[in-house]
Amino acid sequence: MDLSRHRGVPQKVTSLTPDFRRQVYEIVAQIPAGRVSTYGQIALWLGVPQCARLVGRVLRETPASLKLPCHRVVHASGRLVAGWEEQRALLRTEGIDLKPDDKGVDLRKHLWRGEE
DNA sequence: CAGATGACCGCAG
DNA sequence: TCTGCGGCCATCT
Repeated sequence: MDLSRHRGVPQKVTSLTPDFRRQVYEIVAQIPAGRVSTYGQIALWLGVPQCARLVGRVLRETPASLKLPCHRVVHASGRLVAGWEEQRALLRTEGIDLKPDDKGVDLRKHLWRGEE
């Protein structure tokens, strides 16, 4: 039984409104070079922990013209996004040491925790 | 309206 | 450590 949905809270947690996108952009824009964040972490900061997938969608559809460091967002495991070749190169130029093979970054070392 | 999809996540095995 | 599976939720077919 999942009681969490029976609490008067709205079932629709969020939607891809321009406002929601802006909030995602704001957070991503704050990630300092040399550090990374995760999709789930961003969803958490927005108050919608279950919507990590939506954060991923927003970032994927982000116009390049905004010049956001969306490559600094990785999976909760620290691994990079499968199929996104650019990400590896970009992170490397920012001084982030990537583990061998397809391993990602060391989150204990590079995860951005909010303060610069 | 039912099923599939996705730049995800956490937990077994 | 790695894989698979189920859960998640807004959109798309």
